[in-house]
Amino acid sequence: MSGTETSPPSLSHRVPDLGAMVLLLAVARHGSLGRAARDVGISQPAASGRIRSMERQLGVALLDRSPRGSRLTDAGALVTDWARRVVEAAEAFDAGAQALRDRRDSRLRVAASMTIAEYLLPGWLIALRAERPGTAVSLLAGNSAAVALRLLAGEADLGFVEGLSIPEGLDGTVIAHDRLVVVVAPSHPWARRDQLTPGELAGTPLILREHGSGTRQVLDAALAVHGGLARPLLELSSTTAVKGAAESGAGPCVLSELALGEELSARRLVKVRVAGVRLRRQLRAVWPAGHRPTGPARDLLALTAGATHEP
Amino acid sequence: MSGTETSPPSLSHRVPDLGAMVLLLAVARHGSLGRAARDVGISQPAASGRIRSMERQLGVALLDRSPRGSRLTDAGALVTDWARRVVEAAEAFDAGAQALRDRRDSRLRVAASMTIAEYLLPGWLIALRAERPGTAVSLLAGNSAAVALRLLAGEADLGFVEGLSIPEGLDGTVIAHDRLVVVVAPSHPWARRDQLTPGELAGTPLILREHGSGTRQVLDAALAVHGGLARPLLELSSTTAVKGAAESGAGPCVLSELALGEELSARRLVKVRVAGVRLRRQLRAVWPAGHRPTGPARDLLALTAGATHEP
DNA sequence: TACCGGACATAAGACCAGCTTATGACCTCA
DNA sequence: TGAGGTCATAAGCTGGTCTTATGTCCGGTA
Repeated sequence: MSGTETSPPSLSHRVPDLGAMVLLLAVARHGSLGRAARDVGISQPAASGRIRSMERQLGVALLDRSPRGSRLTDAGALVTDWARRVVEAAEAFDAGAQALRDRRDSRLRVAASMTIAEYLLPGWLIALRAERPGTAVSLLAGNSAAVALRLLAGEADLGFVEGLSIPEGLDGTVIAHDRLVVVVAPSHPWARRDQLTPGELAGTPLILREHGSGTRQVLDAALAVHGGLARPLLELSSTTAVKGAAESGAGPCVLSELALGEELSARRLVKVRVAGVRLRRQLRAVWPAGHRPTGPARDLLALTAGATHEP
Repeated sequence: MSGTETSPPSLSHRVPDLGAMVLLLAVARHGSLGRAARDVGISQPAASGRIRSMERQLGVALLDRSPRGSRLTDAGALVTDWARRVVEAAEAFDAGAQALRDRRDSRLRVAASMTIAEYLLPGWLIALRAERPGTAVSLLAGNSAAVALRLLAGEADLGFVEGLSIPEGLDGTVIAHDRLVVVVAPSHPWARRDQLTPGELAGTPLILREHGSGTRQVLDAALAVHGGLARPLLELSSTTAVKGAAESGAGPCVLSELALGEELSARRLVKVRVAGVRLRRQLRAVWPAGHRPTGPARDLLALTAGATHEP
């Protein structure tokens, strides 16, 4: 039984697949394997076997089966909660992917900056789908200039941008705020500092996105009065690359709070406060000047307005 | 090709499986299908086919293939970011599940309250695994009293509790703060209020967890001077049930900020501020009085200390 | 007491998706 | 021009998951 292990079982082998997790959520909801099976569109024996093999795989009993139905065990409740997070992430993936696909024949064409497309838009799309099922949405991601271009060319109905100003020719409204935070690896000296002075931040080479990103624009403006931003330590092309470099100890970086989830709670990165500097930027919905959104675009706008991240 | 569709394709059919997502992340990291294949332990043709079928499924080109390697397209970068969130959730699932399984022969036995076990612990375990690979952890979830019991009986090495006080016989340290927030469905009248008075909150029947939960303890204490908590509208047994009831418009509820992720950004629930009331609670690591943690328990404690959610 | 119905488990066979190995085509660099 | 890297294609195998058909258990009810 324990001597013929061959390959290092990878994540996807240690974790039940999405279908199994969806099924588990259905069982938790309905209190019965059979009903859950019908809910997800498979037969009762299939559901039974699937949960059973999940229990075998995890080495934990998930259900208390009785002739009157099945209830979660304590461990099962915990597993179900963790599974719910995976399924929610998958739903966001799905919502985003559908918007990327639709391109043609979509009733709502959205253009959004990378940060917004990455972190916020999938959630909005899920909400939109719940309220207005059947609204086909297409998504195009790019920087502020590209978003403006699309809108003015009539190739997009609604745009989302981050940064300090509204691009020429557009009207817009602030839908949320986003805080920028300074983060370092736990081993970095700043990790033990209570807070920094703005001058220190300005004087230290940072890991940054390349020029033209919304993040950098805000940082420049905020530190202008403190001597301006030092020459960057590294200029990378994606948020992920910036995080990676900072985690491996290359130096401090500044990122949107939206981009920092797991890294903070797992303490792979730690926040450093900066005294007296408001590193905050607006996220805006935008549209061609004078053409207030109507139809599906108005629906989406109504959903996003007020989704402010910090009042 | 399009006329024999039969069953409603469920989420798990619309979304690539975990293995494919992990592979995509590897391709993004390595810039080559072949290298990514080796990284995840499959053959190059398998990787090629897998990515290709993912592209077919999503209806989007993910890679720019060249004889010098493969780079993500713009859409591919977005898809990869969304996939990363799914994989991270799966890693948290895995870390938690392993701790549930290990039970015996584990070098570190943790007892934690539900909220902490659900939202925080998996992240800590991932961090611990990164720093001290091979530390087998076992997890037992229960309320504060159960945690105390385990610790005092010598059946757990380290505990985590939420609430106002440290259980009798234990020492502890505050490792984080957690804000409680009042949330309602977007259709609720409070959703349009700028803020509430404490008296209003105290006077309104709320959806709550059953008695004895940490949340309720804090709420009681905070509103004691404002006339005390009204009789609950509903008492439910899980955080999820509370969220569900609030979303369907049953009434306002009070939840840990940790439990509210997607619901807020998708605007299925909205926060309501309460003037002048500090709905905040401490999350503490605890251990038997006089027995400061050593070994693996000390390692985990070091990781969690400072993972404060809001300074 | 006997029966009925709901719930879960088991068994046997069909089916499909993904893997592997072997090979080919293409580009770049020395 | 040949070597070494890239990705794609083809053929065959394997394993997991589904379905249908049935068995077992329990609780309520006449």
